[in-house]
Amino acid sequence: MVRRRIEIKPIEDKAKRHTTFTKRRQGLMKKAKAFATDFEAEAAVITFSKAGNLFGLGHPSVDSLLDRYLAEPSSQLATETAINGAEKRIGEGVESGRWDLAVGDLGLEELGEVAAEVEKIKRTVVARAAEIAAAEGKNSPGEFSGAGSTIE
Amino acid sequence: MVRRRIEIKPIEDKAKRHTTFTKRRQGLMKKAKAFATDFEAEAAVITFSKAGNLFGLGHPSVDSLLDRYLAEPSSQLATETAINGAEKRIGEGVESGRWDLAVGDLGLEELGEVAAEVEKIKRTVVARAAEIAAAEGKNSPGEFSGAGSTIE
DNA sequence: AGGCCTATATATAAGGT
DNA sequence: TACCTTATATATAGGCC
Repeated sequence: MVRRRIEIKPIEDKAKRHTTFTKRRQGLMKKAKAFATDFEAEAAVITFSKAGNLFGLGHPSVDSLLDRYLAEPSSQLATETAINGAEKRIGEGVESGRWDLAVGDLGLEELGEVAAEVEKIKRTVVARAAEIAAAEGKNSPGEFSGAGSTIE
Repeated sequence: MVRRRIEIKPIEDKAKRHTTFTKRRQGLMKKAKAFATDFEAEAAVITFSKAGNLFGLGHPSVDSLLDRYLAEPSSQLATETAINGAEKRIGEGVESGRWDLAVGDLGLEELGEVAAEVEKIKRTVVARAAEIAAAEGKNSPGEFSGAGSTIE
């Protein structure tokens, strides 16, 4: 967006590309944070570079935003690929007896594993819901807004 | 940021505030999308207004980004509030026998309820993990970057 | 890599229609 | 309400350290 009247070129390459990537990423995060603070709102940005690196910013934190997002009705129209043996997986999860372990006795790593497994089950359920929703003609746009209250 | 040399005032009010909120939100989303396309990356933005309204943008979709994020190790350092009776809730969830219902037989609304309950359990586990992590002196920054590969 | 500079492109606050 | 317009603030590409 700058210093070259024209810059129709898709990209230069290598190091320059990475420098620009970093600058723009920082700019995006900065804007998100300013947006959140200026309006007393919550905002999170997460990005994966082409190489697979993860970057994120959250105000107040990415995880708190995601927890809140996942609790919203709109999160049930997940866009993921269809999954079939949902009931099978859930049955396995219950029968394995993991969930009645006393969570209070688990360490950090173990809790992480449990959370990951529970998340897996939830994703299966959500995917099945998305499947049904898709069959009913609904679709999930890249952009959305969902009412939670009355204003803003 | 404009037309007033100074605008130290926190905010004007009412309709103007909402207009500005909308413009800036759109600007943020636009930037995120441009960022993702320019660098062949994936990016998602989610925001909750003060009133609790949800807005989001994802490229290729918010949900696909979140799924990918949740599979990352860093997602296990959630920042949520501490929760106590984790093991109790999990025990109840299992004993209620809901999870071995055949998911394939459930309708959209029922699936939503199941997903919500599973999510609740996951949040409990994650919160307990956050509690332990906090006790160990770790903290969860608003911003982060996690390696997934070698470049970018 | 990370910081500073500068010219230019974008974003955007107010106000108008 | 939503869409222009315009003046100004930010972001940022490309250099240079």
